[in-house]
Amino acid sequence: MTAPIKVRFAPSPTGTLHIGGVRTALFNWLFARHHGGRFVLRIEDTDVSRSTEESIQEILAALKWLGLDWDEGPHRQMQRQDRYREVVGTLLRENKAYRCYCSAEDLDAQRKEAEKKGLKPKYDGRCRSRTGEPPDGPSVVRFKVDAEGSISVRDLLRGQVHFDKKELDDMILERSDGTPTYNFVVVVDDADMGITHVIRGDDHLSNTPKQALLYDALGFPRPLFAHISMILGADKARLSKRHGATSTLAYRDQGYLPDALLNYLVRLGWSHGDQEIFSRQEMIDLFSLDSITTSAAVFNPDKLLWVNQHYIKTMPPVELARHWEPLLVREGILAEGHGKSPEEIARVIPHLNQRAETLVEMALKAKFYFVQDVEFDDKARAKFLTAETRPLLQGLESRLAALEPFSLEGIEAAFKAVVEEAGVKLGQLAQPVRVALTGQTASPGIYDVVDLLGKERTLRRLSDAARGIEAG
RNA sequence: GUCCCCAUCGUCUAGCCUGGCCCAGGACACCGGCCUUUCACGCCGGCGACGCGGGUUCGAAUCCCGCUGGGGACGCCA
Repeated sequence: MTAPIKVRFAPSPTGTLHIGGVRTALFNWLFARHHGGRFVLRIEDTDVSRSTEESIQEILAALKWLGLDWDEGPHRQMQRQDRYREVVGTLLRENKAYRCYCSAEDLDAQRKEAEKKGLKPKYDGRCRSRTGEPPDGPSVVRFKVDAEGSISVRDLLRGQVHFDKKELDDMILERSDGTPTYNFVVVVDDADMGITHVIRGDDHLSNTPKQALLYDALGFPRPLFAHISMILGADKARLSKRHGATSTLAYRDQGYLPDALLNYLVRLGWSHGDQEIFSRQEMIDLFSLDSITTSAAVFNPDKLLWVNQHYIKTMPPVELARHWEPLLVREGILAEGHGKSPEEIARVIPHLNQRAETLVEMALKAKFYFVQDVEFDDKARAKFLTAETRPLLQGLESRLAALEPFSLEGIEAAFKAVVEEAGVKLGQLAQPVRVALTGQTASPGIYDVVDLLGKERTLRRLSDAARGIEAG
């Protein structure tokens, strides 16, 4: 029996949840689920000026859409201020922290000065040894870090990592407005909440020694750390808005399936032999920190598309219809309150799911089926609905009019008969009919289109097309 | 600049820990071909990588060192 595992995902609500964050959440979630542990959601909202309620809601919505469910939280740090003050008080009393009266401007100047001299831009600790009456004016609380010796932290993926303490400086624990800072609250919270494993982005690796020192000073046991590599854009730069839509919900709106996004993301930095496709359960069963790579990964939209296509192809139609419906409505293909059941919507899916990489693309291709009147592509009409093809269209129309019952076999036979009679190839009939029925040159199999549309709509579109040719 | 991390096809990766089975395997993309009523799907084939230099060893993608390159951190952001 392994010790109970507890992990957390701790986003800051200062913007949308992007896919790098989602992967971090996913790895934590998988780790928890694999080990039967707990997954905690914590909102790191100590940057009061930049945190927004809107971001929080967006993050929750994104996690819900993805099905990354949490067992505890969401905790909000701004609701735990009393606790942070208490800990700061302890540190101050124990002389492990001190008040610093340097202004932000002073600090800025000091940093610039250091940089000019080619030194590491860090606080020089001048208030640490200040004596006498505390000056008036705002102050921050800093954590005392001895410059002597080194500190090493153990990373589950990289082994021991050593840092020279002189690289560190006396970090701020509490701002002049009384709010706590990240490096401090993360330690207090992870300790208070009993977090056993901290799985987070690589960008936090150099924060870890500072936090480790805090754990030690507070007498808290350190959790186990695993720093996963970052996701980069095609230009190898850190992923940002410049690389297109990075907001998670934007992927939903662009027609990606949650399973697909997760499947794509899990393969960025984690692998199980040559396997590319993983169901949620497989991910959970197979996930392990041992098979994570430590090098950064470039986000590849083409591969995401391929994974998405795979899920569109294989997901049961009725289930797919549930994800598809909102997009059909948004695209104006189905009216709001259309009253169609998932089953009805799902009827076209078997004919389209081999032909679309996203749900949006599939919606556009389903227009002919859902919309009342055909929308013609001008070039297609000019090329295929001509005086030469009109008799073919009419020939098919009369054959189909007489067809009873209106079966797939009968439809096919009608096409064959017209083709034979006119002495043309099937394609010479199928293309004009395709344009007449769908307005496009590309569609599902022509027999399927006729079958999907049904007798009445097929005949009407055929005769409308023939009439259109006359008029033109 | 200083410190830290990383380094296999264009991209994601397997292999590396426990050297030989690897003149390096899979996937995406790309290029051919087949299938075909269109578009797709599918199938078959092709292109394509161990960053460089030293070492250790009978033997190195695998171990060690250096270099180079990329990323990250150095905030009263997280």
